[in-house]
Amino acid sequence: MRKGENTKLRIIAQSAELLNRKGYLHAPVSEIMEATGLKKGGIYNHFESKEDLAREALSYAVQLLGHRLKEALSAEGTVTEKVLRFMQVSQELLLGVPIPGGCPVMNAAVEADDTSPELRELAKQAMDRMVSMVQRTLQDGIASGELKPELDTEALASVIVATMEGALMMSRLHGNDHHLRIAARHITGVLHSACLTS
Amino acid sequence: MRKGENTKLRIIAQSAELLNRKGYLHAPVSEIMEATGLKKGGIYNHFESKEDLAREALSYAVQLLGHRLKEALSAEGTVTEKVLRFMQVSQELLLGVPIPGGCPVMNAAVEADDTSPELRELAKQAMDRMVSMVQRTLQDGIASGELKPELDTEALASVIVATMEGALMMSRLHGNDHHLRIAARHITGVLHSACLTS
Amino acid sequence: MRKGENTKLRIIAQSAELLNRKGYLHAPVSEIMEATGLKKGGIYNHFESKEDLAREALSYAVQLLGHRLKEALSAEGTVTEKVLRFMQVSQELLLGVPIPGGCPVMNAAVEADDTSPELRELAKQAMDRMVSMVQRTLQDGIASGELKPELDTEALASVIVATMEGALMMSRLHGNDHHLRIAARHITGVLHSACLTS
Amino acid sequence: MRKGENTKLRIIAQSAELLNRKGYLHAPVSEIMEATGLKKGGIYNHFESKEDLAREALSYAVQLLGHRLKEALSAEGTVTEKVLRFMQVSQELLLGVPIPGGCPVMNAAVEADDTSPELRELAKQAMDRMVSMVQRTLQDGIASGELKPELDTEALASVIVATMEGALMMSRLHGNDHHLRIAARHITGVLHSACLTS
DNA sequence: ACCGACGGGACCGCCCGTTGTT
DNA sequence: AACAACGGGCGGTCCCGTCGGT
Repeated sequence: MRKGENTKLRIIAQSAELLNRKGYLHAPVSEIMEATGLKKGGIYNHFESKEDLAREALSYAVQLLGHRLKEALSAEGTVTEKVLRFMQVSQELLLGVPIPGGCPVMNAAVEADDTSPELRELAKQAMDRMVSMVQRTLQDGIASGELKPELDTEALASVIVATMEGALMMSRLHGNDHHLRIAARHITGVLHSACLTS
Repeated sequence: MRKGENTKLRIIAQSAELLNRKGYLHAPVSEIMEATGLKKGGIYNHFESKEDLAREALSYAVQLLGHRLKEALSAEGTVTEKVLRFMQVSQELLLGVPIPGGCPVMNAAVEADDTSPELRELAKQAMDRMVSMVQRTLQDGIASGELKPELDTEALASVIVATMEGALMMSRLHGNDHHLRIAARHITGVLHSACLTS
Repeated sequence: MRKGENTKLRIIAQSAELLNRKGYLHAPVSEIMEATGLKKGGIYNHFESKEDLAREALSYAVQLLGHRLKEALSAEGTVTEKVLRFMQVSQELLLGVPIPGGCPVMNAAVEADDTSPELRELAKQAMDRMVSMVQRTLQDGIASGELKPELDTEALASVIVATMEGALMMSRLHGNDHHLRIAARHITGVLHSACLTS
Repeated sequence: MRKGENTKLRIIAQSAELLNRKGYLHAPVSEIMEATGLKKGGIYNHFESKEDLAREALSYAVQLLGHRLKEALSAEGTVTEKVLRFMQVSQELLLGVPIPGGCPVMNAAVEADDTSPELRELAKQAMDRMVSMVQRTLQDGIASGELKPELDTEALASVIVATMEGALMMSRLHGNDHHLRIAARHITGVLHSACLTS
């Protein structure tokens, strides 16, 4: 890997935190300069525009989050445990792990709503992937006999993600994990009633 | 009411839509000028700063939304029906009613996260009011014998709002009400199982 | 006249000299700030863009030059004398009167050739007006019996202007009026041979 | 010739067209990079600065034009025919031959007027050479008995070049050769009356 | 109460030229 | 000899907020 490519990745990683907190479109380049230690010339060598960097930083943040979510879903345990760990990732997000500033997908979705179609599209695809990850886990649960076969996996996956995102926003507003814990408990209950053993 | 007070309210009302779409902190004053037909001097006579106007516009938008939600909850019907109408308000929001740009509470919460404590506080209080409204309705349902007495109304109200907000964000991202409809159906099911008759 | 309108005219007048010397498109706004004593905010209140100011400054410079040329052609004397005074205006231009930096029409024509169609169009129209002014004077000379009726006034007017512009450029390059004096003498001779008395 | 020297000449030749159109001082290095296919390092290895390249490109363009003019003046025919061919070179310039963007001497003269003494000096010398070329041709005409001995060759050469340059500028402004054709006809007439046979 | 005009500054993007590396 | 990478800074434009005038 060339030296420059390394620098580009470093810019993306160091910018992602800043942009996820201050806004992918609204954070000024001057702060990106501070965060990376580079001057404008050094930054614009790797990105065509600020929005180009914003896209890459969002993709990076989404990737970070995706890895955490995939870990949560792929570890040992029942489907209920897996989804519970999935919900707990949003509690990590509340604490700034793997990236401070909350859920990058929600941030980009709200910010880019009317202004930046490209960012919006990225957020949309990331959101779809999150739902699909949960849905596949639910389908696995049906296949393994843990969940009822008649379960509407697509709908439940949508509800799980929506609840998690909404509760995360509310918890960030309050500065504690109260709403997130409630949401996790609720989803746990829903899953229990979806089990064959129930 | 003085004439000047009237103008101030007109500025707020005409700015609220713009700010809810473009961002309460990021929409430039020039666009506020266009939306109101006033010049800068005419605006700054009524507000100390742009953020002052942003706060008032957010309060106005929250108030608009609150009225719609109160209507939904206070109309005739069972608690389940009331909460269902509550969820449908977010479908109206998707269409731009009573204000375009999505839920003002979520918008302000995401945007003001790190930058503006005042806006954040406003959003927090508005969010709490939304939860309280639902919670009171649920408590009324218990009092009327419609819902089980052991129901954790505070938790369920939190889940309802979280689901609605998350699903609205996802639906706005997709440009249709798919996720919102799923969320409404889910909440309906949850309420059914919370009824004494179930 | 409002105060602002006055300021706008002052900006144009004070910028015209600068732009005619440094280039209507290439002079930086910072130098316009210095020349006018205004800050950027004060300048951009009166002009939509730098090119907008450039157009107005060019029009102003062309107007200044046009007045001098009209004076030269409208004063007393024979057609030959009038045209000779017309040629002498370019000697004034060499000295910076009425505006330093040479002929604004030529400057704009050369500078805006490929880059700015609007400036080019302005220069074109100004050039046409210059030729027309001379042509009308020649036609008057025919009408008064001073010049031969068969004279191609349009062609001679074109030649007079072309010679003047070319000689001005050459004289500016040399820093003296040598080529301009030769050109004036040449045109004088041509006019003499176009007189009925010759 | 070394390989590096070859590259340098290639840069000059490929830049000359661009610089003659966009301005010898104002064309950005990025466009020179595009025109040559080289990166900045590859260019700055051969030139100390952008203005250094500008000087060389101007010299190159002037050389190209000089060759065309010398061809026109050295071909067979009477002095009148030679000068007419000289004038026709400016009609070629109008079409972009041997270089697009008009007369490089005029371009450099107008552009470098106040800003770049070196470029101005180059243009001045080139202009003098053009006049001298014509003057020598006229002197040859006197020596051969074609032109009147009392002819002021220096003055007529100056007029010929001035008319050509001015008419070229006017023709470029209009996008056709109207003024150039008039100028050529005029000079032809002047030369006829300078012939002994007239 | 509203507007016009202006200051002072931040914004992004591009500029030219140098350095280190290959 | 060519390029990738970067610094340091200027480019035009737009920003918010103030102040005098009406």
